[in-house]
Amino acid sequence: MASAPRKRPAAEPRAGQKLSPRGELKRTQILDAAAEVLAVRGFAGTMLSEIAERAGTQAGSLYYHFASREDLIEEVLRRGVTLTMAHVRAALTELAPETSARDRLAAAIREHVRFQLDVSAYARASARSTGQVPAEMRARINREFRRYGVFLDELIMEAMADGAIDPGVDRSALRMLLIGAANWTTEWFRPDGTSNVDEIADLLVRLMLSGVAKPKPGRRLPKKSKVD
Amino acid sequence: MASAPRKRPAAEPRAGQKLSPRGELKRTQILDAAAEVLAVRGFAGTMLSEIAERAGTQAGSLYYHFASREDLIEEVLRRGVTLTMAHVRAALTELAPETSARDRLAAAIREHVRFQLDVSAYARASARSTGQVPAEMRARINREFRRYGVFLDELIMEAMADGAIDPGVDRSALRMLLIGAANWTTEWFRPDGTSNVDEIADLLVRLMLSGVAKPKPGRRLPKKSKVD
DNA sequence: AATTTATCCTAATCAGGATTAGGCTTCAAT
DNA sequence: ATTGAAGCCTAATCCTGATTAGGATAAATT
Repeated sequence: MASAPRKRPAAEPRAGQKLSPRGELKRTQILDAAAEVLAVRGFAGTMLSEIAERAGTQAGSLYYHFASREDLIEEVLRRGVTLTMAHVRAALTELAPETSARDRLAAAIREHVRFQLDVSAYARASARSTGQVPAEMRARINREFRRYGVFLDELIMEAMADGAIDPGVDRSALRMLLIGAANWTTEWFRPDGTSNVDEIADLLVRLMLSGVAKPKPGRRLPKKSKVD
Repeated sequence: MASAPRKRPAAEPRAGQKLSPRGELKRTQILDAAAEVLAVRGFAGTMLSEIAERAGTQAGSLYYHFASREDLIEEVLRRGVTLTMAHVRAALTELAPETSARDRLAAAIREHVRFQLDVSAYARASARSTGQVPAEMRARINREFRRYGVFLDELIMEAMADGAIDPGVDRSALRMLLIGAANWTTEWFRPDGTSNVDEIADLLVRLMLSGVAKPKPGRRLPKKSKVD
């Protein structure tokens, strides 16, 4: 009986450096493939067979790297949030240190949208699929979300303290509306030339900060994005 | 062989008045139940068994009223859009005829959010589930969406013509960001006392029209909602 | 009352996709 | 050149949930 105890518990690569000793490569390919499928099909429509195909392997083989479909998906979604936060954070550190709270918030919004639309299938995946996920997984992922929420909340608070945002508004609602508008872009954005990422990002920034009321002649509007 | 040709093609009640001759009632109960399940579970998680349970019937029995799971769901989602548009439209007709374009748009936004959050599970269902639906169904539902989009677009155009909105902004992107923020509320809104519908609605209106910049002393902000 | 028709139920059947079993290949180290 | 773990494949198996078959039951009609 009992053949070899094959199949590791599908643990993530330790925090350490033991990155791709061989098959970690495929593991990554699988994650990437899953992110793309999730971004397009949503949690429901995502089939292991399609992920496997894109990763150049077989549905059954996925189980060597992940304990279950849910595990795989969870990791993708979690990464989506983590990566987004990391990206935005990194972008902010590159700003001149004297950058105003208002401009920092603006940059954050822009980078969030950009990252999602232009760069990362993981980000798109979690924007689109997180809502459809079973309760327990949802709860676990929410931890990451909350972390990102706190991060944004701080930016908003600083902008308030700085006089850029009316301190009277409900920070939480504001943040959620913002995130909503941003995440929803994945539903309608056309990667072909029809839509323009920067335009969308800038518009969202403008909505948050000055609104789209017809500009009073004297008042400067936030201009074209230029972060790096 | 061939027993009776039972089972109607699950047609909708004709345009006429033949409304609930008996079982149209249950049909409605089923739709209502489906709307609630969809609003919470999303397209993927929605099981006929749960719908049936809520409607006080059996999964198999649903097929007397609908040709398939997809048909049922499609009708719910379609209704979500239709009803929302109808509600918003109705609210606008009740405004004083001299109401400004700006205020009309504001009212529309408020009523959209309100209807979705406070009133209609159908609206919530289509806000949450439309994104996850198979391509063909999607295409059919999109027709309704486009109709609503045009409707909103007109409001925005009028507000532009009226000088309330900067004519320079991309109407389409603006509308999508708006709809996104609104629809996404279904992901985070807490029906318990934690969240406040009116506050959210007003905040979104404000975002669209004046932004959340700290108010210049002289400038009036849109005030508490009061449509009817 | 008898017959028809509309509604609905129960217990299968079916289908499709996740999961698992067990074995085959590398390849690095001995 | 062997050997053993790592990495992967194929072909079942399993499960779940949609769908269907074949009646009940109830209301309406004659």
